[in-house]
Parts: sequence; structure tokens; C-alpha cells
Amino acid sequence: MKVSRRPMTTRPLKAFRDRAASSLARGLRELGTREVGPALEALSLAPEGRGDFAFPCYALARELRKAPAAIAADLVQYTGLPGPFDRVEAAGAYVNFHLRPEALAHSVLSAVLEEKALYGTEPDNGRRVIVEHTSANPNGPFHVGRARNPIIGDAVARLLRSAGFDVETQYYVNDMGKQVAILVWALGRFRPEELPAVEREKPDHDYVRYYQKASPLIETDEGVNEEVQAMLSAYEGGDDTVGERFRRASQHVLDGMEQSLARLNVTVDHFVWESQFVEDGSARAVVDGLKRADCVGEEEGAHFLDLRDRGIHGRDARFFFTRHDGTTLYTTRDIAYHLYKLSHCDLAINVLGEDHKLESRQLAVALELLGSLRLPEVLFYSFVGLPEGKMSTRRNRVVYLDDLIDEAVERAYEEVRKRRSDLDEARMRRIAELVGVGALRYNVIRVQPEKQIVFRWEEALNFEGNSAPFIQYSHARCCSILGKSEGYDRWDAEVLVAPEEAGLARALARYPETVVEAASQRRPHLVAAYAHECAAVLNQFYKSCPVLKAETDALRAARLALVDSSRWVLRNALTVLGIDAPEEM
RNA sequence: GGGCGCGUGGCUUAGUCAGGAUAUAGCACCGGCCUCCUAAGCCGGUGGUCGGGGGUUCGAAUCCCCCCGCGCCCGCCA
Repeated sequence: MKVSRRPMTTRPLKAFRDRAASSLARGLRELGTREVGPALEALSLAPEGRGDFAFPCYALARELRKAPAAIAADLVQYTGLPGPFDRVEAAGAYVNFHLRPEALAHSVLSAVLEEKALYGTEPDNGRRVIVEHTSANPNGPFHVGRARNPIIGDAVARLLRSAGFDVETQYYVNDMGKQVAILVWALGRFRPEELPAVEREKPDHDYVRYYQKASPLIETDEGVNEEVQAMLSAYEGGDDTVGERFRRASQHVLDGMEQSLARLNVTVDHFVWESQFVEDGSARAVVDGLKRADCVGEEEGAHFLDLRDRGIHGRDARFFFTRHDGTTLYTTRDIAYHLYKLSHCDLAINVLGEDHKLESRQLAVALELLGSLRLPEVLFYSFVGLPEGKMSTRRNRVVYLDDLIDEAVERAYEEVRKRRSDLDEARMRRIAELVGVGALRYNVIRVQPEKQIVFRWEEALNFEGNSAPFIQYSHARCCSILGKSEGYDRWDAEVLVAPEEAGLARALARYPETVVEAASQRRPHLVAAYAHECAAVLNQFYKSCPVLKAETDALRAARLALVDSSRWVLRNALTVLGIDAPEEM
């Protein structure tokens, strides 16, 4: 039995909202509202400059037969002034609740300084999640189009972990596919001296040259195509010499790919090999099961499901799950993998490119036909294109991820060197790595996955404004102040009344709800937006509120506590995004 | 032809599922701020018929219908 290791944590805003809600409930009852509970759900965070919580009265107008603004005015009369608030007022059709800034600050600082790295995490909920991401064919290095997958997948995994899920990440290795077969064929056919010079001393970059040389032959040379098909058949038929060659080639390329992932702060908990499901007979069981479906058909020995009546339309709604020789297809083996996956978790999430939408539908139908009660939840992302069109490894029209990382780190190094000549070389390099990689990750995470993006160097290497370095910089500022401060032991939030202080405290307070919301929607970009907002507010505070030179000792201590809290929250948010928080830069 | 997705200032983008207060930020552009805790920063300004047209509603970027543009897919490939 699993023991909950992560304690309950605080949501500072929740307690205040509850206070506002209960006093508002009194007012609503006075006015004769029938459904007070549901009405209260409209009480939400107020927009900037409108206090802390706002309650719109439009929806009550009909029932109470009164103008919304009049209702708001009445509510203010009956609601009174709950303890932590210093103002409750009607503004048009709204009732706005203004918290005493010191009360909010006290609550937030207490929570953050107590919980530190745990602030904004939820207790373990015991739910097991498998996040499958990346799963790129092991036939060459990642290009930047594919980089969206591991970065989104990793961020989702981190986000769900923060939200209390027990998360495992999996990479499904397509070692039985045609791409790998072409690579294996080429490895047996070409000598290194027949190939262009290797661009980077890394196994994936080495092997991709073989793939690229062989790939065009598949279309032009029927003999080559037949040899490749024969190798696939042999592998599936259990020929272990062939199998060994496939697995070795895949693993070799995968080693290189994993290096790239590691540099991006992406770790994969478990690599699951496609061939496993052929070897253990589960792919065969899928075929047998699907053959019993009432919508099954056969054409020259190849089996398919007719999905016309299951919401799949188009020129051809047939989904083939065996070839004419009885061997399985990619999706057939993927079904076996999903049955395995679903039996090992409570929730399966797949991160897939938009080109997999149809396959995903077919897979879902097949799983249902096989009696699966649960289906994977799929997170699709749109392609990253180049200004000149689609990326293609085959055509060698690509920007490799490794080159992009190098470029980002190099750019970051130049920036560090420009402003931190006091640091030694190793330190500058270390910071540049965190900043460069952070900038890349942030640029992928900050936009909704379904938006298509065109890759432009100047955008990918943005270090200002809405970027990771902006957030990291704010964090480093906090660390710098704390480092020079010689600490603080007692603090009292009563002195934190400046608008910048209140604004910062309010931002910090919003973090736990942000994580919960982002996790439940599987949308890490909400955390990215939050982190940027939080950093921006911190910078405003930094500009107008001196900490080390605060007018009084009490103010200095309180501001140090605020800076310390900000540091934790920024760090926690960056961690969810998989971005390191350097203490200096 | 059909299915799915996207369309918000010059560019990028939040908000759209759960309709409400002057539509969010960033880049670029214009003007200020380093004798002061890191200027990867701060302050101010210009710029938007939320693709177009209907409809529902007291109220629509958000919901419904039609249309337009772009992307992806419709293989016994993966």
C-alpha cells in the first residue's frame, strides 16, 4: 500500500475566498436568492486594480427583478466587512472585495517559507499516470519539429507530478518499423567512406547518414524495397539474427537521442520496445481479437476494420491491421502496447503530433472493440515548420535539435560574458547552459500545443520579455539580494503595504491554484504565463522597493521574507517547466 | 470530396471548454530611467472592425449556423 509522502499544502487565497463567500452568502439570503450555493460560484479573482475577489450580479437580475448595479449595492449593505478585508464595495454590477494587503502578505509568506519547494504542490493522490511522449523513430537525430514532443511531454509529466499524481514517462521505441529497417539495410550495405562526413560525433548523427543515403532507393529501386520488407518479415517471424541487428541499430541511435534529451532536462523513465509485443504474443492476440469484430473485412489476405459507422469518414474508412502475409502493422502493435499501458496505470496520456489524429481514433475504436474500458487521453501538437516549408530528415531539410541547443547556449554565453566578466570561465559556461536550454524549453511550452509554429532563430533565441531568461533573471535577483543580506530571522508582514509589495504577494498567492488548474487541463503553458507574470511583478517591486536599504529594520526583514518567498515560487514554477533556476547570471 | 485543428494590433501570443467591468502580454517602433540590492530590467506612448456574415442573449473574442484562408490527415508506411 502506498503511503502519502507529500503533506497537505496551503492555498492562501482559498481561505480568503471562503471568508468572502460566507459573508456574501449572508447578503444573498437577505435578498431572497433561492440557490445561494450555485450563485456563489461566480465569486472569482478580480482583474487587476479591482481588488482581490469580484462578484458579478448580472445573473441574479432576473430572479430578484432588480438591476444588477442595485443588487451589488444591496449586497454590500448586507455583506458587511469580513476580517481580512478592508473594503467591500459596489462597482457597477460588481461587488469587489479588497483584502488588507498585510493580511494577504502574512498568509502567503507564512505558507511559502514553511513549505518552500512544496509550496504549490498537491498531496499524493495515489493516481498512477503514464505519460508517453517523444517515441520518435530511432533512425536519426531529433530535429526541432520533433523537439516539441519531449518538451511538452516532459512539462506535462512534471506538472502532473506537482499536482499529486504518480507519474511515469515512457518512450515507445519503434524498432520494428520500416524506418529502422531501412537503416539496418543501409548499415549492411554502405561503407563509411561512401558517406558524407559526419557532422557531429554522436551516434544518431553518424547513423542518419546511412538512412539518408538509402531512403531514396526505397522509391526508385524495387529490389531494395523487397529486401527491406523481407527483413521486416523475418524480424516479425522471430528471426533473431535479424532482430539483433534491428535492436542494436535502434539502441545505438537511441543513445544519441537520449543525450539530446538529457541536455534538455528531459528524462524518460522507461523505454518500451515495440518488438516486445510481437515476441510475447500480445500483438497476435490483438489480431485474433479484432478478427472477431463484426466490422472486420478481408482483402487478398489482409485484414481490416470498416470504420464507416464509427465516426471515421473520408475516401477510405478502412483500418488495416494485418498485411496480406498476416504480419502486423504499426498500429496493431501500438494497440498491444496500449493494452499493456492501460493495465499499468489509472490514466494514460499520449503526446502526439497532429498527423497521428486518425491513427489515434482508429486505435481508440480498436481498444473499445477489444473490450478496453479505458482509452488514452491524447495531447496533440501542431507541426513546427521552417519558413521554407516542412522539415524532413529524408530530404535533409532540417534544423537539428543539437544545433539549436548549441546555438542557444552560445548566445547565452555571449550575454553572460558581456555582463559578468567577474565570473570564471567554467561558471559562465554553466550559467549559459541553463539559460540557453531554459530559453528553448520556454519558447516551446509558452504557446498552446495546437498552434502551428514556424521556426525562426530570432524567436527561438529570445532572451528578453516573455522568455525563460527574464524569469531566471528575476530569480537570480532575489538570490543576489538574499546573498548580500546576512539573513533575517523575524519578520512581520504588517509593514508590507506598498502597492508593489501587495501586488507581489498577490502574485505569489495565485501559484497553487495555477498549478491545479494547469494540471487538470494538461496545459503547462498556463504555468509559463504565470511565471512570466510573477517575474514581471517581482521586477516592479525590485525597482521601487529597496530591500537592503529599506528605511527601517522591520521593513527590511519583511521585504527579505517577501524576496525569499518570491525566490521559492519562481523556482518552483521554473521546475515545473523543467527550467533550471540559476542563483546568479 | 470528407474529417480534425488553427485564424485576436506590423510579428508572436493569453483569454474561447465553464458568455459579463475599458480585450492579455511580449517583440518591433517612439520617448524617458544605471552616483541606488544584476538595465537579460523599469516607466510612459503609438497601434486591435478578436478572419467575414448571420443568429441566441440584458450582454459574444467566448455559444449556434453559413462562408473564407491556412495546416494536418484520409497508405497492406511509421
